[in-house]
Amino acid sequence: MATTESKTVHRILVVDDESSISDLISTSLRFVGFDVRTAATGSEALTVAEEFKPHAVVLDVMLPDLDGFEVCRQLRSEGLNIGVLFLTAKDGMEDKVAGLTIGGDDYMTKPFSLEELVARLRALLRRIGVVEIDTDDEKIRFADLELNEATHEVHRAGQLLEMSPTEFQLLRYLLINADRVVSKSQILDHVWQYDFRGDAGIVETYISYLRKKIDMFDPPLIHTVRGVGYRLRLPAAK
Amino acid sequence: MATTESKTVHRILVVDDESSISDLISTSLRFVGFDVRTAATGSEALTVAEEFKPHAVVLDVMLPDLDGFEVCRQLRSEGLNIGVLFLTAKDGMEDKVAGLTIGGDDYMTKPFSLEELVARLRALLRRIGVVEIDTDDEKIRFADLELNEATHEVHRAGQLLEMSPTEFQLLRYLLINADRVVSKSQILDHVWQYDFRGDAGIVETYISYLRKKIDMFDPPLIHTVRGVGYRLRLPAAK
DNA sequence: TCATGACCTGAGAGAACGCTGAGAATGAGG
DNA sequence: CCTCATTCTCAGCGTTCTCTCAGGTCATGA
Repeated sequence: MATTESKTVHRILVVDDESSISDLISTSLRFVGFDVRTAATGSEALTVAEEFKPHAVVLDVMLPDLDGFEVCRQLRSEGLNIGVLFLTAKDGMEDKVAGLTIGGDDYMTKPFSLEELVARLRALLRRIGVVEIDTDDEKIRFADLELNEATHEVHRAGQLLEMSPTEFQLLRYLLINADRVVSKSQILDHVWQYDFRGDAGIVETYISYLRKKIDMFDPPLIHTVRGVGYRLRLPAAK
Repeated sequence: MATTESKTVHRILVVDDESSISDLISTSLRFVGFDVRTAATGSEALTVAEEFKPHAVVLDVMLPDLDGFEVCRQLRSEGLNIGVLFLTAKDGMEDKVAGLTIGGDDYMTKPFSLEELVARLRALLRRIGVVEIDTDDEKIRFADLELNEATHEVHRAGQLLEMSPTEFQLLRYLLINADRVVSKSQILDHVWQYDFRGDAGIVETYISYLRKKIDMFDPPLIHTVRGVGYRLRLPAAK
């Protein structure tokens, strides 16, 4: 906050009883510029929220005392315009959550990728009417390639391309870092779920998929930097 | 150029229980201008950190008492904005680390080259918002030679040159030490992995590769100092 | 000038790296 | 239960890179 940015820094409350998860999330959110507080229980969440007045809450459904829904209800009953992003294990509970997330809210099942969490949280803040931060006009462009975060559509040379979720996220990560080299492990950290234990070779496979779709056109945009990683760039432009 | 840090000297805490490793690292870091402290255990690290207030921590995942992740968590829980560079053996543990290093953090598998470590540490400090030393826009320049860390590109006289990973690192090392003589063993220590046991003749080979690429132009920049080492310099300046 | 050691560089073996196709495993939807 | 989309693993293959070696050149001191 030593910055001179005139924009609002958004306050996010992260509620999870597993400290490893809440650390992971809060670190990521701080890194991308949010003001973060954490709470480990439902009642702590309510106490902190009263004073911290968060714009949004990342809320685990499973808590030792109150459950996430109850916390959500009580937060709302105070008349605050708060967005809620529920976290839930992949155990069927997700259906229940789905039914309860009305309005601008959203939910994600664990494990998720941190990149995805940040993207959803931003979308949520946008929906509930908190003025969106800076660079997000929901579209990321590079050359004749355009990725729309809101609609999840990708165009190259004006043509719509079908993308699987993972392909989409990988492409988004490359676009965010356009012109910079990103290593395979960086990609793995940002695009894959945080508990992915497989081989980094998966990145190669997905790069291959992506190339088949977006680099069927000329010029190719995805370039390999051997021994280092990948880089999105225009060939002519220097 | 003897120009440098009139700026803040960054404090780095190195945590490793093998003294040979932590000596190696701390010597290198001091050499490039950091203020370094070391710790051999997790609890020692926490104690030292409290008083030393490092900007970043180089942290072995494997420690006799607490593991690296726990140390990281406790450092963070004190609300400090600390960057962490994890060190890990190449043993599968790397996957776990990968999953946990989000935000501005990073990790490296042992063995690594010291140059790589310094480069990553600088990138990390840059990312977590500690002001970078000498106006780094991630480019290192000398004469009409330019090396870009972000894109991994090298230009001489405006022309793009292809480099293999080792060539790139060697050139980076020469550039960082531009105008100074660096010995073959210094080069070996910094550019090659620290456990490289081969012949120093490899350096000659790679200098030869480099010359073929960057000294095809005039004037030649890489000069041999017989019996001592190599030096990057302009002919005018003696 | 010669001898000597230091350095240069081409050639090549082997390893590492990256790309891709095939297919198993998983899960959603009919 | 079947089908389809998607994720992920794996192995084959071509390419590039690393490193060693050996023969040649060059600088320096006797």
